[in-house]
Amino acid sequence: MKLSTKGRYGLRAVVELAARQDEGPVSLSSIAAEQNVSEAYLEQLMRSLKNAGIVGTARGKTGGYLLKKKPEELSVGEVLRALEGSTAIADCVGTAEASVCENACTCSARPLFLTLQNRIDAVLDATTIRDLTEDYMEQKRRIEHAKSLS
Amino acid sequence: MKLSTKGRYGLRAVVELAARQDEGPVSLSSIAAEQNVSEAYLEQLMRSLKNAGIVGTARGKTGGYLLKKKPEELSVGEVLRALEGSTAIADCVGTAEASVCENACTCSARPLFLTLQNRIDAVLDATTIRDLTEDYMEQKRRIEHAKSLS
DNA sequence: TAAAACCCTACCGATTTACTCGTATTTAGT
DNA sequence: ACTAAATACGAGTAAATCGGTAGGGTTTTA
Repeated sequence: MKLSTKGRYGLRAVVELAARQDEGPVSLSSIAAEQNVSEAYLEQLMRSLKNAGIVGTARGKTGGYLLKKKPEELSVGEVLRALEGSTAIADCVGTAEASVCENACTCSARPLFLTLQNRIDAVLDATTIRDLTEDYMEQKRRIEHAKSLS
Repeated sequence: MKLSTKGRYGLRAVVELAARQDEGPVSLSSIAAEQNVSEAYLEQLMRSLKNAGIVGTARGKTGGYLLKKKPEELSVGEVLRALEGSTAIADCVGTAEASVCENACTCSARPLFLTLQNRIDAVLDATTIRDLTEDYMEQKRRIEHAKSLS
């Protein structure tokens, strides 16, 4: 049931973009440095986000990435689905009709999976990037404050 | 975020044991046949369940497995944790203190992961094996009924 | 026009998944 | 006592996935 690094890194990158929204395009290298992640790997994740229409890009010398949606209108679920492909806990409760297992109609666990999936999606779709960003910036401020005291 | 076959197969096996509780020890082969799963593989899963104290075993010729707990007192969460090791969505919100990532205190996603994990566990711990078993037997009856009509 | 960005595809080592196999042990019935 | 049927246990393994790297582009703009 674990989230992969794609989900974790990508989500944090989106939050960082949200936190730096008024800077104009944010370069890959600066995000990678802040998050302590390989630039080449993060670039792949940003591409997924771009293809999903979540981030936009500005090319050229002073280019970079920027959020295409308002943080308060972008749900965590949307971001994770773009990064991981799906948030489904089992194939038989995913959106893709293709991969329904043949035992579906007698599977004792399927009702469980369905309700579980619904609850998970409810949380993911109710939480927005703005929510995360606020927590993040709050935390950053606290750390800066603690440093200035020492 | 997907559940592995361990979780899925094992959970279904437990439900089957619950449904056949008054039969005495249920042999591995009969469970495997019903679930259409490899016997050797399922045996490993049963071992995990046994080590967790969820099922008991009777050895010898008429031996087999049986539920050690009442279905209404056995939560899905307990079963899944025995099978998968953990239901944690990320290492930093797992029970093991060991594997906390070093960025934990600045990670923008950690508050999300914590609430998400709580909600998931709430569902898993609130749902009992008895709940699943009832659905399962209901479904079985419907299928038998449909067959008898054709 | 060169530097700095984005774009794309292939590959790769390590780990995990999803099993299999062989052997040992236990026990009910004959 | 013997045997057939069942669990017990540990090792091994092929395939898939994860978590990246590498290195080639193309496009834009200071």
